[in-house]
Amino acid sequence: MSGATKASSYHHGDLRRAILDAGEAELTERGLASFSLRRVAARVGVSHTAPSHHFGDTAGMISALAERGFGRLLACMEARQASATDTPYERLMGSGMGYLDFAFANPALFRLVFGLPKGPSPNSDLHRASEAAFMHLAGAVADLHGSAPLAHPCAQEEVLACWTRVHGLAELALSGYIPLRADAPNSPEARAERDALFRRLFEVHLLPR
Amino acid sequence: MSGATKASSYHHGDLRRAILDAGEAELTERGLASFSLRRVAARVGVSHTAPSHHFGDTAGMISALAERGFGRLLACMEARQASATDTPYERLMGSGMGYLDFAFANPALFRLVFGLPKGPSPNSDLHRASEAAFMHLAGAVADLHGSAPLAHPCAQEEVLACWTRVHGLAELALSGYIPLRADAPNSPEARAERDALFRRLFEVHLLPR
DNA sequence: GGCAAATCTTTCCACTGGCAAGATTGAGGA
DNA sequence: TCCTCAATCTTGCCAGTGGAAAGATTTGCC
Repeated sequence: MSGATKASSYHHGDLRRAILDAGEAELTERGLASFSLRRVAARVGVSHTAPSHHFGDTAGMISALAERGFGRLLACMEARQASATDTPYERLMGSGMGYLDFAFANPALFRLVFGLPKGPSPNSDLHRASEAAFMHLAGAVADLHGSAPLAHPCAQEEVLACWTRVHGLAELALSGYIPLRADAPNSPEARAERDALFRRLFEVHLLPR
Repeated sequence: MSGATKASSYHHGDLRRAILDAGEAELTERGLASFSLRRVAARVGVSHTAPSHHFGDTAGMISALAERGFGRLLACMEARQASATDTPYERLMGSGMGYLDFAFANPALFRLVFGLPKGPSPNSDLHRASEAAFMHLAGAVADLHGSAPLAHPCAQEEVLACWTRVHGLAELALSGYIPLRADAPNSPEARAERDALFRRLFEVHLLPR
């Protein structure tokens, strides 16, 4: 009947997923600094070396969490983009606000995701996950001109401009350097406030000279 | 004669500074993830509990390193601003490039500095150090209009716009998501390349609709 | 039924941070 | 001059952590 729950101690059934869930919970509750494989294992109810069988070592588990994080980031961007007015610019704004949604909903995971170096190996799952999120943003920018993503180098730099702006806002806000309500960051009021700030900051244009 | 060097094992003379130097070196060599108070102490040649007397605990030492980091950040911005053409916009660009200089010269320290929450206590040295760096940037933006820093709320948001842009670029570049040469980040070529990219990204303006 | 592989546990070791108690040194007062 | 006291640093200790090695248990497959 149930496909994943087992009562016996051995062969948990879906331990990898359970460990990742527990790791994510530990991350939000205790932060990355005091992240502990042993506590994650204890949370699931397995021995402290069980995670290493699935993820190799701590770095492997962190990497798996980051891959999941990229997936959540992409989901947040898509969700917010889908509920946006159907103009290219509004869809781009929606993606950016989804980016912020993810950052504020799980600051520790956000920091973990972008704290990891991208690395040169394009074969890893982590690399693919980050690429998917990047391509979503690139597509949103390309739609502004109605062209294919990254068609000409100018468009590529527009993507970078959008990305750096929303990312910088997220990072600085999470550190407390942006005057945004930190309590209940998922409340509609907090979201509306940061959405409005994002729009304004995004459009600021300081001309040379 | 010499004011800080002592040969005896006890009473190092300037242990606090020596430990901070060693901590910074450890940070650049091994990164924040594998930062160890014991290794820092061993590097200086003192017992592993000597740092705790000066900094309380690990968090205290990290905080002291961050305070130092803000000082270095401010110095980088001032240095680059001083060597800029004497127009308000070029001076602002200079500050931004100094920001990037600092980030690329010591990525781990940069991440440590902005990874710490700002915290609500305005009395700490860390808070003052961050405020000084922020006020430098605010001044550079205010000079664009010839008004006092943060005179009107619009100016304050311009400061935030500049900050988030340069910060986002630094963060994403350090993670490897921006196509910039990662080897020899202090070379003139690498600096010129990222300076140019910073200018272009800073001025990108995507209009609504 | 039986064998091989996958999965998880137990045991052990080196390393880490912090506490408590003690040793050493320098400064200031009788 | 000597003596006390505070500041500084060390030693010894303990709980917690990650990882390696070897063993126990279960599943899948023939």
